[in-house]
Amino acid sequence: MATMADVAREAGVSVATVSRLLNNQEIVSPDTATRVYAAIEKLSYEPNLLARNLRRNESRVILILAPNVTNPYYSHILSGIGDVSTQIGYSALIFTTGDDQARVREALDFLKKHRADGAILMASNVGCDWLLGYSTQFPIVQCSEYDPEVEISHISIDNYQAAVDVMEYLHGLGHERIAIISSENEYISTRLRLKGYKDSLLKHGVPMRDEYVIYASRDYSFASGKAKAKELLSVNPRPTAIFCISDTLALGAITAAKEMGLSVPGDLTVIGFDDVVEFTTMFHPYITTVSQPCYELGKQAARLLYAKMSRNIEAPLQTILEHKMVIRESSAGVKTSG
Amino acid sequence: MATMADVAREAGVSVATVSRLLNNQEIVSPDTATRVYAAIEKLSYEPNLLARNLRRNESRVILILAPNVTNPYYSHILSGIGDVSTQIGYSALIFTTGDDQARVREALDFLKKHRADGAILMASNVGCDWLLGYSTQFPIVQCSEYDPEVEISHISIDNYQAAVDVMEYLHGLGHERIAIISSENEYISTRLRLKGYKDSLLKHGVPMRDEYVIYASRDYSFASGKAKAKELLSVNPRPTAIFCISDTLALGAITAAKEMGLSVPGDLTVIGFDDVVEFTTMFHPYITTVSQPCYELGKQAARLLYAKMSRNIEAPLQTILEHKMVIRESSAGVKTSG
DNA sequence: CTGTTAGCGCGTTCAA
DNA sequence: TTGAACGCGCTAACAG
Repeated sequence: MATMADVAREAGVSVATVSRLLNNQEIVSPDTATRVYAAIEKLSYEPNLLARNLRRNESRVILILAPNVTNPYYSHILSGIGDVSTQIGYSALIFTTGDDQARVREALDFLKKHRADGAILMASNVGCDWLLGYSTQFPIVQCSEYDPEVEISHISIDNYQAAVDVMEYLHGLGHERIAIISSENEYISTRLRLKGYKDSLLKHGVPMRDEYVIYASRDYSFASGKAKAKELLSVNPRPTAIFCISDTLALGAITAAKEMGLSVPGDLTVIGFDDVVEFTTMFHPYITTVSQPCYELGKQAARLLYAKMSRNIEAPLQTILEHKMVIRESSAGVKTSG
Repeated sequence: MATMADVAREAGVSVATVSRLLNNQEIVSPDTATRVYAAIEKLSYEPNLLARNLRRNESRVILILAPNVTNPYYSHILSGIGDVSTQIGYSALIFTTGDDQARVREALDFLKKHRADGAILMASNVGCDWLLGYSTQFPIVQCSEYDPEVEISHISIDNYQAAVDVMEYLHGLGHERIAIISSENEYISTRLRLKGYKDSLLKHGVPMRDEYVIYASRDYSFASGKAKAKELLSVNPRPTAIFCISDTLALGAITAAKEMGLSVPGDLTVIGFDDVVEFTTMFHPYITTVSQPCYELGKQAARLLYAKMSRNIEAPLQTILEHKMVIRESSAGVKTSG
């Protein structure tokens, strides 16, 4: 572990010269430069980031908070964040929080301890005002979920419009008995998708039935999607379409339908959300869903954070990325009932 | 951002006293202790890890190298590593390397730069002697993949035995025309599974047919599994069972069989490997497979690394975790041909 | 173009 | 039991 002083001694210069050569591209005479590089090579010197960071008062680390890392929805976002961060010279420190707000706080305290320079939060619940205590002091960006009442930079898709798109599509297919499997979580996306569902029904003059609105587990589990779909399919009259606010739920719904002897999309149309390839196109029927640009969300979140960390760049409060409905095999026109 | 000096001033003591109180449980008189704690509270002081780490010459970070973070096999391991590392007071810095050895080197140089204290490597190819240059200087652990010729601590399952188990099971079911979808990658696991396949055939006196051994893409892609399975199913005589060395490949094989009008397991038995829930039990037929304890592999890898980082603890060169065959729906006895 | 010097905030001798 | 003082390795003035 050679130190900068060693290199300086070896090259017969001062540490300042070595430092200058390595950091600022300030003018260093060509021949001293080569002497220094030779010394670096000879001693196989590597700068000690511990010291550099202390001196510069930065960690070059960005903190990523996600409920878990195994859900493909998150892992694809993480992938985008990771790629951009290494590209801009930062390391991504991933911290899994489950549903535990205390763990989020704990992780964010890394900012105070100078272990990280900024943070990207996923899965913030509505009502996260307490985050302001951090976001006013440190660069923070929220990805996918946020609270419209709380002024923290965030990036997401237009969840309301996406839900409306789904409903318009279903309406165009002739469906009127449309159910929704929402979730009991507190995400803004969940609220907006449900609102889009209700508003669309209203717009088309279709009365809303409470039995058609059902809430799955907060993490959109497959099992819960399946169970809730069975409940929906037992309602009389049975819905002809189920709008699931996540692909795993849709998968559960399709499985439920099959087990009840219903064919998808013959007897039932199922729509998903997110378009996580692992779930939507691995089996037939391929799922009709709303595609979220997860990887891109991650990339942009990292860029946004980078802008906030570099004080001179302006960072927008809200960034909306395009979603896209992807029509596949789990949806069809309503059967002219027999 | 109060500093330790601020706290000392506020409490009317020296920085040394504050430091002692925070780190060593050296004797500090009860009343000065309370005064210091009060000052810490009042100034909401948080120790600056940048400074502490420099002084202690450690980063409290462990480096995780994985090809990607979206493959559930890796993400479950990451999950285990992450849980243990936070538990032992370390942060997990995840670095995705794709298939690029250069990126691995680049990442490992973080050790030299003191950005990380140790590293866990996944997906090392056979022939990774060059790693010794790092492993002799720094604590390094390999997870799942390793090179038996290269002395670096590693953790994995017994891939050879697992393959033998699969073959014994298949043999017990009456299968003789058994094909294997291996991979063209350079992993020790791939080699051992193939060896287990061949040795079992030999043991049971079943002649090996080269047409029954086929190599999918290095990353076990679904598409490649499907394509390779179609090739296998066109061989005459057609195999009655396909042993796939990964669940995604098995998924591809099942899809291929369906598209060719073959039922699984009626006409064809398909066996997977890994038991990644996202793939094995989301659809029927649920896949018969070899279960790897991914989460546990990650946990143990982190513990092993911790042992190596704490110089006093002895760390074994090799740790083998239990695998388990899970019989589900994609396998059945061979049809008494008609 | 280059060297000298002063810290960054903390942990740790050594004295008191 | 406590304080003074040094230094971890590096960057950034400020001189020269």
